[in-house]
Amino acid sequence: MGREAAARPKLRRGLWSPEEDEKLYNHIIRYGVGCWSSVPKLAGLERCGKSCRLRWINYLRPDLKRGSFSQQEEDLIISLHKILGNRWSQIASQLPGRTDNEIKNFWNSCIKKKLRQQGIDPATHKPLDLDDANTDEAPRDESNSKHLPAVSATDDFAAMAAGDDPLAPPPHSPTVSFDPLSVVTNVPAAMQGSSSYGAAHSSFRSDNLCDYGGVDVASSDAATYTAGGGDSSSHSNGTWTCGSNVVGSGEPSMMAHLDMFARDAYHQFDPAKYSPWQQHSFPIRSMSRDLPDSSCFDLARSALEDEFSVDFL
DNA sequence: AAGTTAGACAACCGCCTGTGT
DNA sequence: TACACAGGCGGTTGTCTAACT
Repeated sequence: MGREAAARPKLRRGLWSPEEDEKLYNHIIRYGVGCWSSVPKLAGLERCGKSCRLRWINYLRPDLKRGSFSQQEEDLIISLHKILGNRWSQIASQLPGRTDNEIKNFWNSCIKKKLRQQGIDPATHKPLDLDDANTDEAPRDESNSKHLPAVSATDDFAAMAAGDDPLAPPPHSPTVSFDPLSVVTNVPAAMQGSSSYGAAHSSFRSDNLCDYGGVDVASSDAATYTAGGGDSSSHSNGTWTCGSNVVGSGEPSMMAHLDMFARDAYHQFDPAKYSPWQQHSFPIRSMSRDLPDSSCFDLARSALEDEFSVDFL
């Protein structure tokens, strides 16, 4: 019995602990994504490779956009679903920072219900028949998904879905939601000391604040952070605010972390040092996710990349 | 205050496909 | 060609939490 157990180590299942996240994140940051089946062993995890892959893709990836879906995203998902059916991965490919799992969950928990309330069959995108309206989920003709016309991967689904001018910039283009912990840990060295970045909604300012579209990240000893978008916010008392909502007040450990992130981001960028699992140290699971209005964190990341000739992760 | 319910999200499962041997 | 393996995908289930009774 013991030998069997040794030959086939029991794999952990269920929710990931912060320690496991740390191990996986460190491993991927250091070695990159390679053979997932070897990752658990190399990273010291008692998980299967598939589980590691899922955890990375759906949660740890630095470019993930968390927080609630915007109305624009919701409309795009509905339009794309009309064209693609339940091809969540293809839909997700048109929404940067969103995962297929996230979109799938959003569809099943929110959009379906909304469409039904509007008298639209979420499966066919056609008006509900009275009969259909009484049935919870009319079994969908799988042809919607399986017999769809082949679409080139290079086609702009977003433009197709919206019926927009194909020459117009895709709706998802440069703006991505800001995850302070993610972006801060991805500030390239080249950005340090740059004087201004107003056009791209972000800047390193002369007053030692890094301004990301309303997010001021202090680099001085004073722990002042704001996230207020247009309507600004108070920060002299060391609170995170979004609009009129205080999101970080009364969380000393959180403020300590933010202080740590901010200083390090400005003075010595080290992506391996601080990473997303540190969010687990304070109650909220992720800044952007728990903010009532994540839109105030929008950041034109591509503009930053162009400016500094770098690629964010 | 305790129990119940519903919603949101995370994770797993099984199948399919591509690739190498 | 057959087989094994890894990765990807969509469906489903499990877990947590807030709202409600």
